Amino acid sequence: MRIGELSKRTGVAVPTIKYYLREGMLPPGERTSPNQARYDETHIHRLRLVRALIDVGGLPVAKVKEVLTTVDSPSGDIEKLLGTVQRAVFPALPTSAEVEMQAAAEQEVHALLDELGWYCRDNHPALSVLATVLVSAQTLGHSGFLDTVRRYATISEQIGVADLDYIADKRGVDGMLESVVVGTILGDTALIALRRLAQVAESAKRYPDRRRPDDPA
Amino acid sequence: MRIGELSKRTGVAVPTIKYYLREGMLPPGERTSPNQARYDETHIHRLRLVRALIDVGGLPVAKVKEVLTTVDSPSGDIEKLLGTVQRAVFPALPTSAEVEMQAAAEQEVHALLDELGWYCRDNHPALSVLATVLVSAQTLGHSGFLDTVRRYATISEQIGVADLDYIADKRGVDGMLESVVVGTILGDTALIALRRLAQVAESAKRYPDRRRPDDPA
DNA sequence: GAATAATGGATAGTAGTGCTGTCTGCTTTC
DNA sequence: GAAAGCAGACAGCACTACTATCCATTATTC
Repeated sequence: MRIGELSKRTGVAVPTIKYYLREGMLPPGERTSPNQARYDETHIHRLRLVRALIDVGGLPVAKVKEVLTTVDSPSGDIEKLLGTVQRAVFPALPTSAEVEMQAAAEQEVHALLDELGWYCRDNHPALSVLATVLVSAQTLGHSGFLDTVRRYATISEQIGVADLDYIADKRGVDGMLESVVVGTILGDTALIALRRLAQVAESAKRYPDRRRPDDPA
Repeated sequence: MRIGELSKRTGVAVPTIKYYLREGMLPPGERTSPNQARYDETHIHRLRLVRALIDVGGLPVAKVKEVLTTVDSPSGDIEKLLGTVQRAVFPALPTSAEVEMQAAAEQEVHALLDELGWYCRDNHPALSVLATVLVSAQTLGHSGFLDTVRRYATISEQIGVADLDYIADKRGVDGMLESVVVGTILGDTALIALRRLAQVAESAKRYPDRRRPDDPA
């Protein structure tokens, strides 16, 4: 098919497709003449993947590029891909200004991981992100938030199991690679949405009559 | 204190503070003369909150404004605040192009909520976001993702409980209001970070020798 | 009390992101 | 052979989140 049909079938404007081609997020079509190209179903799929990562996952274009480059690499190393995808979603850690607090918080995170028996490389970005969150909460006077994070951690264990199950189910390396991407990026959005719904449901359960918690009358 | 000290103590540049004042995210200081103002600890706190929402929570300035407006309103209605905060983090649902698939997915989400016995207003944004995620996964050929979402849902129930516990612990309406904000926004980031760490840990547990899943030799 | 620095307020400018529009010279289709 | 579509290059644009400059005051310091 030509670019017009690609556009119609995906709902992505032609100039946008050209932009993605320029950026290398979409492989070039097969040439039929010096200035004509033909696209196929793989382009449709890729385009949908790009849109999903941008629209649903909220990734910036640069991160999408990064992730797709890794997906396209011939390596079947799940851990490497997992690492790249994981790196892609953290917005270049803002590492809080207070270096001491940050270091202390990272110690706390390490301790938490040890408690749980979680293996983790020292420099995983999620580690410092989590530490930064704790520092933020602390400087805002919400030091009790650490306890909630502890509860989150034990709950997250189940999420990790579900995630790895989802990946392991797939046949073939290609399918697995994409499952890592889809599961991780779309999974984030799904989880956050479910958290919202769970909060509302739990809130309704606790305070049935639109009353606020400290007004039990 | 004057604006320079406010800047020094928070690490936020003076022009940025002025910008936040203009935008109404930071209340004006107390006037000491027609063109001088004095700031206090509440300004420091507010400024830290703003930076936390932007840097750690990843909220755009407009959303921060929305959230803070609600926090500042005298209403003690937790559900209303919860709603506003929840709305703030979803980037104006991109509602997938395929209207039919979207509707079908929303039906599935409704069914899931019924199964779980979750109360939810029909128009909660998280509902359509979740449906959009499912449509995306489906059009990418990952229809099996629905099962993972089901697992996420039961897990999310525990998250909701932890979240409401965190809020209920607070004394006074003001504290509760801020706890909703901090818990929800920083909580999102914390959860995602923990999910990453859990994935790595689970991956390491399953595939100890850096081998990929389909290569058990 | 004069020089220097900082402040509030207004306005303009800037860097980055994610497209979108326009043009030219082909190619395809009718 | 006329109209439409296409590839590729490049310019432009809307939006976001600041940042810089200016000016008339006010504060501080010597």
